[in-house]
Amino acid sequence: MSKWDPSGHPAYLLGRAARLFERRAHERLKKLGLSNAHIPVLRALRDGNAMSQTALAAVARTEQPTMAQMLARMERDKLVQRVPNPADGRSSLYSLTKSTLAKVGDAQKILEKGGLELLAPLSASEHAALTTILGKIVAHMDELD
Amino acid sequence: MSKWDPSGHPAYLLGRAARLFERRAHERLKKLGLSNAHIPVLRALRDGNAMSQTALAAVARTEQPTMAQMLARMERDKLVQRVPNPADGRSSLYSLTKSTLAKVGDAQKILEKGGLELLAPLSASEHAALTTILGKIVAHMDELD
DNA sequence: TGATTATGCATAGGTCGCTATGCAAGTGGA
DNA sequence: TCCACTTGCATAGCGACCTATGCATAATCA
Repeated sequence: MSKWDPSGHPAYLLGRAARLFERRAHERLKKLGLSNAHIPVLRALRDGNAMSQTALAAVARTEQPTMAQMLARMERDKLVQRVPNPADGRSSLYSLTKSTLAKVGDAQKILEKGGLELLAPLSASEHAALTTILGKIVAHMDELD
Repeated sequence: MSKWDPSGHPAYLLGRAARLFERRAHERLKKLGLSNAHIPVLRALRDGNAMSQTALAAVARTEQPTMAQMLARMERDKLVQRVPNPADGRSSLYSLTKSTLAKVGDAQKILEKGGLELLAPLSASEHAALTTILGKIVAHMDELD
């Protein structure tokens, strides 16, 4: 039983905490017509930049087809627009629509609120420890690839 | 920029660490014909127990339709079998097939290996801190619902 | 008993992640 | 120049998550 009870193990808690957190953010972003997955795109394009699909996939750390489909949905929903890349006939450059640009500030507030909520039960030293520890874990996992 | 650079924020690192970790486990479980999402079911049924869909959804902390579809796939792939619930004409009781029962040990080894990998870059005190902190976070998020 | 409510499950439809694959456009070397 | 290789994107198909909805069986209560 104890060997199979994962409820106290970091590997279990990590996934559970992440999912709980993401659900809350998702719920709030939905009211803006956005979702968690849009955030890396908003961040990359919030200054009016235009980027290719491949570049966006890289910053979002997803595979290209994942980004392709998401951009297609975002375009369908008028969150982004694309223009042909003048320097490369294969690619398009994506940018945020005006209405999306107008939402960026609200989205940021939602994320900040979520961040505060996440850290609310922690002391200052726990907050620092969490950052350090997760940083080490991410670095280690990246290294294993 | 710094305001929008999330790369050092726990909220970002949490999701990233979780995804990296799950990808590694997924990759290994795949070789057994299993996946991450199966694990709560394996755990619940590993002693030969039989449980209803609703009960399995509860232990896995997913919604009922999510569990319904996963059990359907697992049944299709002969990972589980179902029998009508003699005590309730609406429900079925699911149990692991023999071949799945035989995989449980290997699955556990994979999870243990993943758990060690996750903690590898941490000191003993960091390990303890992570458990404590994630526990607080999960408890807090649960409370917010 | 009969009507209402609650419960267990199935299904539809949507997002988002992945792998595998293929095409079209760009690039480099012979 | 032409062929091979690389790169950007599209598409197909699957898993796993969600909400909304509907149906059939239980359970409850007037």
